[in-house]
Formats: sequence, structure tokens, C-alpha cells
Amino acid sequence: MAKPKTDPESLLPLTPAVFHVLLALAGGERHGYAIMQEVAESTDGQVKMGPGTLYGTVKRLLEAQLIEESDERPDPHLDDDRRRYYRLTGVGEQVVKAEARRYAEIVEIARGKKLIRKPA
Amino acid sequence: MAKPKTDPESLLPLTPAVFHVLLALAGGERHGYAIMQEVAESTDGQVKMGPGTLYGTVKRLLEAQLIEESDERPDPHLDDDRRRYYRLTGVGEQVVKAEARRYAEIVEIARGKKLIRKPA
DNA sequence: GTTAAATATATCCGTAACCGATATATCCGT
DNA sequence: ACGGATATATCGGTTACGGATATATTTAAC
Repeated sequence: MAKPKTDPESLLPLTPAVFHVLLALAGGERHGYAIMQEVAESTDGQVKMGPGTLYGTVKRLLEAQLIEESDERPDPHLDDDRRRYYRLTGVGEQVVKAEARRYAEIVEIARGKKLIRKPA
Repeated sequence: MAKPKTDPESLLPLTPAVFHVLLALAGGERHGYAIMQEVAESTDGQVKMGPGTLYGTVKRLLEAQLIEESDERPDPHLDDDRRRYYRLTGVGEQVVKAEARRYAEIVEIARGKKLIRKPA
């Protein structure tokens, strides 16, 4: 994942770390630390991303133009100068959607083999 | 994934290659080449595992005792001496189930963010 | 029956990614 | 003003991925 590609499918499958970051940003703009927290929270602590993984991943995602830094800041009294906010690009949104569909397909395969039951 | 561990959850998340191999074996005993074919087929060609990935992964899975080699052979006239058959161990089955559940949870997160629609 | 293609396993190695450790600095509650 | 949580960043060891390569056998074709 080094050069900017425009075909979303060609980037799949994503590494788990990349997918989790994109998923977190699919909920709206977030800064790095908040991404870490959201990943840990949304997976009930099953996936804990350390700073090395997070910032390395963010750097690669910026280079691949799947995310971009945002200039928008929240209300000044809620803000923190250190924060750097990121958001999905158009391509990034397509990629995370495509990967989500791929996950859903795999879940269906697992259901077909009776590894899991309930369709929800 | 080097030492044999007995707690399935502690091995998660699996790498995509590992998960696909375990998923293929969840459908019953298979030999290496058949695993490659099944992964390509079940993912509609989206995931193509080369021999380097496959046999390296199989080796690691044997060491981790998630799979084991099988002595059972099919009818002699259908057999091929070169083949080496593998099956899931008890732990392996627990691990692939746990990972399938984890995938399902992530799909639900993606649904909650409107990245995909249909609950099936 | 000889050739060719597909089958089948295996290793090597360059590239990339993970991720803990470490560093640094700021914000905020008490 | 002190300490813990917040926040970003880099370094380096370890691992895994995955294409290329090698080798041999089986099967189909001619």
C-alpha cells in the first residue's frame, strides 16, 4: 500500500490494523488517540492498537490517500492543540465499504460451515 | 504463533491467510493444493494464496497444533501419493469459530455505521 | 508411448507490517 | 504544582506475506 490507487477492490484484503482505523473514521472525523480508544472500545478490548501500529498505519493511509488530515477544529474550549484530525477520503470510504462486504461474505461462508449460527 | 496455546481467544486476531486455511479445513480434511483452490474459489478469486503463503502457513499451523496431518486416504484409485492431508484439531476448531464470531461482530459494527446494509 | 499441462509439495528471500518500548510534551483535575 | 491521562512520534526486532523458483508426479491429449 504505497502508491495511490483508484480501484478500491485492488487494495483488498486490508490488514486488520488498517481496517480498524478506517472503520473508526467511518463514524466521522477523529484524531489519532481517539482512534486507538474507539478500536479498543468497539472490539471490547479484543484488539488493542499500540501507538506504533496506529501512527505507522495512519502514515501509510495518508500516503495511500485513503485518509486526509482535516483543518476543522471543534469549539476552542473543547480543543487540544496537539490533536491532528483525520477523515476518510472518497476512495477511503469505498475501500472500507468493499472490505466490510468482503468480511460479510466470509461470515456467510463460516455460517455455511456451521461455525456460527445466528444471522445477526 | 509459535508455541501451542490452549486458550483460543488469545490467538486472535488471525492473519487472513491463517483464517482462510482454517476455514477451508472446517469443511473437512483437505490436502494443501485443494486448500489453495478452495480459498480462491470461495472468495471468487479475490484472495489468491500462492504456494509460499500456503505451505508457510500450514507449517506454522502444525507447530501451533491448530491442524494436524491425517493418515486417512481416499480410495486408492482416487488418491495421489504426493498429497498430504490435514485436518483441524480440537483447538483449531475452537479458534476458527472464535475468529468467525469476531468477524461477525465487526460486520455488525460496519452495519451500525451504514457501510453495508442487508443483514445477510 | 511420448509429450504437455495440471497437480502437488517445498524452500528462499525481499518487502512490508506489526507492535512494544521509548521519548517528549501538554492538558486537566485536585 | 503535581501526577496521571492525553497526544503524537520514531525506532527496531520479529513475523508473515507472497512471488519466484525448483522438483517430481499424475493425467490428459495426440
